[in-house]
Amino acid sequence: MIISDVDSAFRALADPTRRRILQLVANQPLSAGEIANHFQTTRPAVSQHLGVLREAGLLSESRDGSRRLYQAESMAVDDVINHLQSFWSPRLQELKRQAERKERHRHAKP
Amino acid sequence: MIISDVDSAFRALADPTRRRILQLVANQPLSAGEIANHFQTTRPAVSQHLGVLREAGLLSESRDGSRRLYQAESMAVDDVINHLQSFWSPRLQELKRQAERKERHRHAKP
DNA sequence: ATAGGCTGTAAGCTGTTGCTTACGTTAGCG
DNA sequence: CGCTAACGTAAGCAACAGCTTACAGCCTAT
Repeated sequence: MIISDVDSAFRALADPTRRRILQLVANQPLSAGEIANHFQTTRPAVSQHLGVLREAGLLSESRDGSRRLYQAESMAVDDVINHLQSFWSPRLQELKRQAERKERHRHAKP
Repeated sequence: MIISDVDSAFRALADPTRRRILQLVANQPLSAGEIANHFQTTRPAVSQHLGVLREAGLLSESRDGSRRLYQAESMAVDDVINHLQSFWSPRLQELKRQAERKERHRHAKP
């Protein structure tokens, strides 16, 4: 588990702007200014979003001179997806068990 | 796509209490009071959480006399997981493409 | 009909979020 | 050394989220 805590990661992903940012820097690192150019809001607002994503462990930061490059922490996003799946999988296992039980009943008394 | 809109579903899942509620009613329907008994907060607070989950399409409501039974809308949760995966999969595809390109280069000039 | 559960809902409060404007800071360049 | 570009950060504000208390609406049983 890379992400610091699940709640902050979920909250970070709950914002559509932040999800778009994450998509932007999924394949290549981008500077804060380049990221901000993709949005209508001001640069400080984007910078704050970057802070939230970084705080949640979904983003890694590196420096290139006076610029700061951001890139998605892909394994962290995978962690969130995996957590959501394992959070939900007991429900599927239970469904499967119920189906099997019903199947056995059908065989027991036809 | 069952869920009304992705944003509301994400925001609904961002709250840990609501995720626990969703787990509680994943396998069997429960009344609002039974659900509230699992938490320290007051019953109205839980009722509001139920409203958020229902609004997001993650919960279905049925009536049993004076009680109201809630149950997770399993396909809606699956939708969210699938959306997250397809939202993130382009990144994986790109990684794969880069790996293949690198592989071809390795073959081209050894 | 009326009494009593079981519940949603309104009102009000507090903490948080997301935005903007203004300012501080660091790197690179003349 | 200044000067500029590229940033983060503080301050302030409107909107919202989540909680509690108080109240109103059903349904059932008597």
